[in-house]
Formats: sequence, C-alpha cells, structure tokens
Amino acid sequence: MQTDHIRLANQLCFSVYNTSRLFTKFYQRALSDFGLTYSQYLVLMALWEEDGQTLHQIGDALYLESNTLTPLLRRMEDAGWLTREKSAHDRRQLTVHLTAEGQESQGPIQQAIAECIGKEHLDIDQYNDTQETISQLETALRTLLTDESKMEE
Amino acid sequence: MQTDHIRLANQLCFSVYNTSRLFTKFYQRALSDFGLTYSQYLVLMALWEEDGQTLHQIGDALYLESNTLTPLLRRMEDAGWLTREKSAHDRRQLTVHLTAEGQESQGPIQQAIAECIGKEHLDIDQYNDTQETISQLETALRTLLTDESKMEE
DNA sequence: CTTCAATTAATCGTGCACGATTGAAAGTAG
DNA sequence: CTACTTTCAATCGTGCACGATTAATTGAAG
Repeated sequence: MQTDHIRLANQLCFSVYNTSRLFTKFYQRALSDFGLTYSQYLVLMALWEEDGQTLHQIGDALYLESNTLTPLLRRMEDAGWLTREKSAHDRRQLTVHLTAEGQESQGPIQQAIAECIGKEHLDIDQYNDTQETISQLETALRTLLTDESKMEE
Repeated sequence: MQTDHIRLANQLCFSVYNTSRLFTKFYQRALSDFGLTYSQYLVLMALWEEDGQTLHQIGDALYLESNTLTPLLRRMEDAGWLTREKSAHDRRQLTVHLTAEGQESQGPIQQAIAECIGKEHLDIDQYNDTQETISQLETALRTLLTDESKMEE
C-alpha cells in the first residue's frame, strides 16, 4: 500500500525529529554549566580528535557548511574555546585551533556528560543495536540525497 | 566502562541529529512545491486528523509550545492554510481551523511525498523495526526529561 | 464579591540550519 | 602573463526551537 509507506515514513521521521530534540535537551543539561550548546560540543569533539582543522574539515566531520559554522565558530572564539586564523599557505581557508581552555576542558565536560547519563539512569547499553540501525538509515538518506545532486552535474 | 557509555551516547545522539536533518531535507523536496516546511506539514497532519484544535492541543501532539507555534501558525495563516481565532468559551485559548485550501491539499501533498519516497527508491519497509526502536528511545528520553521537572515541584 | 493562584497565548532574545549569493584567493589553460 | 574556472569563507534572509518572561483571562478560596 502506498499510504502505508507514507505513514511509516511519517512516523519514522517524526520519531527521529523528536528524539533529536530530546537528546539535545539531555546534553544541554550537562553542557549548560560550561555555556556550551550541543553544536558547539560537536565542534570541540572534532578538535579534540584533531586540533588545527580548517573550517572545511570540521564541516566535513559534522556535515555543516560555512553558513552555519562561520557564526558558530565566531561565538566559540568569543567564548574563549578556540582561535580562528587564515591559513598561511592558502589564505582562503580558515584554520581553527583550540585554546588551552578548550584543551583542558575535555575531561571536565565529558565527566559532566557521563554523570548526567549515570544519574539519570539512561540505560545506554540497551541502545547498542539502535546506534547501528539508525546509522544505516542515516547512510541511506545521505546517499539518496547526495546522489540526487550528482544527477544535476 | 564509563567512557564507552559516553562514546555510545555521543554516536547515538550524533546519528539521530544527522538523520533528523537528512529526513527534513528529504521531506523538503516534496513540500517545497507547496511552500511548506516540515514543521508546518506536521501542523497540517495534526489538523487533518482533527480540525479545530487549540494551539495547546496542537502543541501536545507535536511537543511544541506557544513560543514556537505562535509565529509558525501566523505564517501558516498568512499563507492561507488555516485561520486563527480566540475560542468563544475561553478567550485565553486560540482555536485553529483549516481553510478550504488546507483541507483540499491533503491529497496532493501526501501524493507528492509518496512519489518522493517511490522515485528516490527509499526502501521504507526495511525500517519497520527502526521505527519501533527509535520510538522506545524517544519514550525513554521523554520520561527521563519530564520526570526530572516533576522532581522540582 | 474579592483576592490569589493557575492557565494560556504572546513576546523577547539567542542560536542554530540552510538555500542562495558574494568576493577573495588559488588553480588552470592558452 | 591573461582569462577562465574552481574553491573557499563570509554574508544575507528565513524559519524554526526554546528558555524566560509578560499580560490577559479564568478558576478557586475565603
């Protein structure tokens, strides 16, 4: 039935939309003490993984572009988490480095999140399969949406 | 391991966040022809289900509050999808009714989404289990977050 | 009836997301 | 070297989300 397809897609999309908002609120509890948003936490994670990335590289990691990242990184620079400077070898690019504050905060921030997960009794182990399943859906949607833009070339 | 908990939570949250954005983009393809956003489509679905709901009732259905719905409904009224009027029996409340346009568009809009699902070869049946799993996670997070606010009372 | 509490939509300010465009810089071809 | 193309970050405008507050209306208690 075609209508069943729509109903399933609607329910699935709505659940994912709701869960995303709820997860963001959940993280916000731990992050608000540091004055961080979830998106800003994602940037920190990318830089903890590898410091000195360009805006473009961070965007590749988080699936975000300059229209979102430029103001976001500026706010994080103002807050003292990182520095922004034009790359020496290619002045079009922007290189982002963590400040000492940004580096040293990794432990405390992740501990705050860990406490939030523990204290709230979020049985996260239960969702090991969920992570795989949702990742597959994510991949399917991404290829579906990016293949389309390739068609136009 | 505590760090494993964080890593799983981070991956899960990031996947849900990405999937939500991708799903919104996917729906946007079908909805843009009608000048609708995904959030506005959710409001239409709630009103197709039951017309004449109050802002509060719509908010209960979509987990949104007046700070989001008031401007959203105003834009939809401006676009001709619905009408907003104060309830007769309780002038604090706002009753929302579909216009003829809003009612008649249900078929075409859902057909556009169905075509989008079909044409893009999104094998949605494959995600029957995913819907259940993500719904459980959604419920867990919601009770977790709303029980907390009850503690403060 | 009067006072106080509760409910409701609206308002305000901030921070994403994102489609679209711009301008600068770098790369490429002739 | 010059002209053209590509690749960047930045900018612009719109529409959510959402914490916090406000003002109007209703309900409840005395």
